[in-house]
Amino acid sequence: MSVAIENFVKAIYKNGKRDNNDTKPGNIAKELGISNAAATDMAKKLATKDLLNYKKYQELKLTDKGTKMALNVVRKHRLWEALLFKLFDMSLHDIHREAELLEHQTSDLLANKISEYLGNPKFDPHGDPIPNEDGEITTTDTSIPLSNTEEGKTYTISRLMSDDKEFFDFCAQNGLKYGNSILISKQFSKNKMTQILINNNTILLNQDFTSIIYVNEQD
Amino acid sequence: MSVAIENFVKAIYKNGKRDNNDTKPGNIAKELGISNAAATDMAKKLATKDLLNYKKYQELKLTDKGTKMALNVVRKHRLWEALLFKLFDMSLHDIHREAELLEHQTSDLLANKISEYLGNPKFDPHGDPIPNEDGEITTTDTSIPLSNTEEGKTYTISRLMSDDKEFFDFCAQNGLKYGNSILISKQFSKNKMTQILINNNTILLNQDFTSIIYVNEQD
DNA sequence: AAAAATATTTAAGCTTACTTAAAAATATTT
DNA sequence: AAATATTTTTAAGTAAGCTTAAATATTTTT
Repeated sequence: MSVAIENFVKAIYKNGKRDNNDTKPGNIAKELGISNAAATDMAKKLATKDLLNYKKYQELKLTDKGTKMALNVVRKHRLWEALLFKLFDMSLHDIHREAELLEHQTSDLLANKISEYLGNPKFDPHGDPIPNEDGEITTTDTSIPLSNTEEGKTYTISRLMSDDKEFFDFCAQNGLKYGNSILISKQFSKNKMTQILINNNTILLNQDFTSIIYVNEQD
Repeated sequence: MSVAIENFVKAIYKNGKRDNNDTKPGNIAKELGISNAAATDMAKKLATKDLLNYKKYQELKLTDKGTKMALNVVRKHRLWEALLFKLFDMSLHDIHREAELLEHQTSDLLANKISEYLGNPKFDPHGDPIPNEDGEITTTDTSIPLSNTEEGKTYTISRLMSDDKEFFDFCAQNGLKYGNSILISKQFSKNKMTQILINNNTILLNQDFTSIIYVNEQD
């Protein structure tokens, strides 16, 4: 299956989630930056491949096969994002752009290797869920914001729920990275600040940050 | 520039090195698995883009621009091989296959990040040189085979010059990986065996192996 | 509910990267 | 050096994935 097809089913999947199912050709076309005519053509073609159900003037609906393909691409995208984020100092924006291309050139084998290397994470650095090999998504998230942690305990960073460049610059400077360990040295209940120890550095964070940094308790 | 074009200049570059410059369309076509006619067509087209010089019935000769493009693709291929080999337990054969696709979907920025992460290696796990950002290749290799090392010194593995699956299985089992440290515990001059310490394991290697495992002295 | 605006579909056409078949040139064998 | 074999080139054609323009259907506004 081609890159164009993978992107098409992915766009339907994402648009379906976001815009309460407005998956008519025009919407998909806008998402992909192609003409409406091209989207209609592609929709017809994919219907013959049993990837979606197509009825004139109606919303495009992915079949089980189509959904599975979309989830497979999403899985690879998010695994790449998680890996690049862990290994390299790159902005999430740049990482996203690379993942957008790499996702289509990744065997299932390699995807599994990346997943395994990362400890089979259920969420990517944005906090978006990573589908597993069978396309299953974990919706229940056991991680909690830093603001809800307990003094003296050690946690692992699981999500950095932001798209803000400044926030990520701050994270990069202070070792706040997906997977890294944090010891909560003090919770100031009065002003809602949190003092943490990371990489042998003590940092004080305010609630703007502790509410978007998610962690899991270490066992 | 498209994947087809990148593969075409890469094929000319590689064929030029290997078969003392037999870079006529038929040879390139065979390398790429396309028809001779397609190769001729592409050659004409790339000549208009100043990537190669084309004269009827003659060898295809890359221009500086074409050579640079080929080296850029080769660089990305070998960086991917080096990275995947370092991170994952995968056969070199599988790794090669992945790299063959990833090489075309990798920005210069990402390539540089991979290179930096690996310590800007000059050779990939096969022992093939990795061109730098400017397309320069290191031909002088400072690494030496394990058979030439000195007792008591510590080295870093720099090349595993083989395509043999069994050899790589052995390497995987014993932590013999690109970048890993080896302490030479004993050199047996009589039977040309070498005893090494790696990952707290002592292994005895015969000359079949010590002549294809290359290392650099650690400073 | 009719008119206007918007979206979808159809139709025709383009580019890229191939293919096969036949013609022309080059290489090899005898 | 002639005959044969191989390669290269040309020519014509195909599939994928687009485009624009016009026709048709649906939605929204009045």
